[in-house]
Amino acid sequence: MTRLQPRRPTAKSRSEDPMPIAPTAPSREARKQLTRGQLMAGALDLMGAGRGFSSLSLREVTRAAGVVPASFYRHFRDLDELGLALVEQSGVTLRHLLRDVRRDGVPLTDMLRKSVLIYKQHVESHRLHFLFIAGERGGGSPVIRTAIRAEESHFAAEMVQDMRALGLLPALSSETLRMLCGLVVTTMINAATDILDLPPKAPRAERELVDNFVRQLRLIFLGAAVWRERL
Amino acid sequence: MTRLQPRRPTAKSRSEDPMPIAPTAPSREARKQLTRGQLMAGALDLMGAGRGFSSLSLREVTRAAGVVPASFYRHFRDLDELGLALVEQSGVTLRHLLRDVRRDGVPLTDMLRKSVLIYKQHVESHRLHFLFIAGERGGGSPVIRTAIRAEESHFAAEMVQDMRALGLLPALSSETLRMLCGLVVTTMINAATDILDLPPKAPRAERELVDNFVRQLRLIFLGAAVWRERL
DNA sequence: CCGTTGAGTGAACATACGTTTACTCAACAT
DNA sequence: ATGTTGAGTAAACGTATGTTCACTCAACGG
Repeated sequence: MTRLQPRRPTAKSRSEDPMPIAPTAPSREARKQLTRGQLMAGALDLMGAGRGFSSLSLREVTRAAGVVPASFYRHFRDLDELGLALVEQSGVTLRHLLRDVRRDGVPLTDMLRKSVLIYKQHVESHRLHFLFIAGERGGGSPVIRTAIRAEESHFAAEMVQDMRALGLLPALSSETLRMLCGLVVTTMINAATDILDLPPKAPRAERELVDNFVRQLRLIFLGAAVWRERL
Repeated sequence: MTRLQPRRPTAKSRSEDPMPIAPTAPSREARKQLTRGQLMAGALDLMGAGRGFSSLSLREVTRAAGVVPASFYRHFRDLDELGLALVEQSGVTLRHLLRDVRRDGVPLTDMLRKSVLIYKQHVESHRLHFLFIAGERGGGSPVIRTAIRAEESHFAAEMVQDMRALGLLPALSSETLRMLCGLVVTTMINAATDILDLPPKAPRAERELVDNFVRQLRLIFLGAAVWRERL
């Protein structure tokens, strides 16, 4: 079964972009990337159904992707390699969070609560990626865990830069700022698990979760504000 | 293959504790608990080799326990039930930490650093339990994750009581204290993963890890100390 | 236009899996 | 002493797994 039947034996076949409408068949490379994406998406979908990545089998991933098992090897050596690709993809999603926050600018009033709500929205609209990060960052394959920690570390480093650029907490040393952001990141990712576990249509639990999260961050930044380097 | 060959067809068989030396064969129930423990230990051992719990198969768990697959069903309905037993067992280990800290008393000078070192030691001497908690608390089976979160919550609640009993941070409301302890617990468990991932014989990385952990806690408690309820 | 390339196929394999079944035989209650 | 009980066994089952192979046939490059 070919997933995308070719529209025509060969379209015009002369011009590079022959017709704006009724476009040329997708290039070979594009198709390959598409299948690759289907494999990654298939794995994420299975995890979305409450499965750990390390419990997935190659065959069910290919099944979820709508592809025969042997095709898998055209894209990845084994499941770990697929996992690493997912880490990278999730890392991009993670960095988009910072980009969005930068774009919107940080409000001066009720900064924390608003950031938390942005974050919550981000987690919900990329639930599979956050599910993957939060789920595999602690356990499973050491190689994947390590890759996720590296991605986290990268994220924290970017957050340090952003705070410097915004002139937030200028009294803190870079080292301390780094420690602060590390703490904030782990708190965020922990909250992600809570957000993803929220039962649907439970505004009460939702409010409590957000409140708790905001208060934790408030406590942390309060500590940061009174921090003295040589303690 | 019978794991514990009976010492004698039937020992004295009259007295309840017939001989202090050359003791009576273990009771039926005792043997059963022993096998059950071997199954749980087998699963933990496999996880110690860098495997996620959800990736374990029933057969390899029984293999690691030195028992035939069918025996498994005498003890657990399925692997999830075994997992829940592990959560409970790990919860006990977790509570022992508080008990030990209570027994030693909390030092007044360099309180945080000393507590961190006690914790680090505790994690290292119960590495499989902490590996299990840290590994399954985020991902894998939802039922196990939920059970772990409940255990964590219980732990945090006990920590609140202890702080009240010690008169620490008396100005904080119970709600805030609860939030504080929740934050401390997630920070602790996150640190556990780092501790367990420490390469052996790397005192440099070890010191950095401890330092970072201490500074994070210092920041948190600094924030707690200046917290005002109606902010 | 036509030969090469390589993503996706379908079949086959050896192995591992979860679960059930009838069994043994020591500990137990009587 | 004797019959019951139940933890652990050995074997068998149907199914799922990872990996390999020769294949097809559309996009590609000359």
